[in-house]
Amino acid sequence: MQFPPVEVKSMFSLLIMFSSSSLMPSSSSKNALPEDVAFEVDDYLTFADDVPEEASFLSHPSVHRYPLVQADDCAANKTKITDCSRSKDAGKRSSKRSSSSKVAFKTKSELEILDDGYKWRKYGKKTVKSSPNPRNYYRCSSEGCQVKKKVERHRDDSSFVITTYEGTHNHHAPYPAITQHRAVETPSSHGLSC
DNA sequence: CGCATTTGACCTGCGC
DNA sequence: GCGCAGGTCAAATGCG
Repeated sequence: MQFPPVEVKSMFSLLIMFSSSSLMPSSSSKNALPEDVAFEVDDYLTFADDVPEEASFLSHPSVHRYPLVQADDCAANKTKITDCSRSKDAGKRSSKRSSSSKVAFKTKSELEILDDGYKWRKYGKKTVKSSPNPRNYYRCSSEGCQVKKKVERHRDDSSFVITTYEGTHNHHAPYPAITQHRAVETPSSHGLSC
């Protein structure tokens, strides 16, 4: 499929690009994922809550979608069911404080921190049982913005970074992030008001 | 000096 | 009730 030459405004833009059902690649365009995308969306792409299930970007050979119930760590790390439930409960706790959507994906990158156009403040680091690599916790440093993200390296292949966004920005990205790449929609058009 | 990061302590919920 | 694990807090530290 042909991506219109629209600048990516933020990491969320790219996520939405992949998640938009209107952009679901046709069968004739399975290898059309642009090579100049700044990061590689690989076999880890999950959506939850308000993101429709059919929205996942499925067709590129390097993209594999996990079932929605297999959110973040559980799918990526093949943890036990009990760990999954614990994970979800942790999410519940979190959502009590701020009802939020979650978007998790895996990128291949040397850098843990991808420039998504927002300013993040690190507030925690934790070694988790499901992975030998520590998990880093970030919070959007914009005043009043409750968006959080978790970043950790993949258990089996540390060249991959697993990022989980939680929540919705209540402001625009302070600066453009991934430029020269292609997207068609901004998160705000999907209720992700960034 | 101000701000971001680090890191150990603490909190919360679940399973046993 | 206790221990475990994930998530968060906040004092200490580092850096520009």
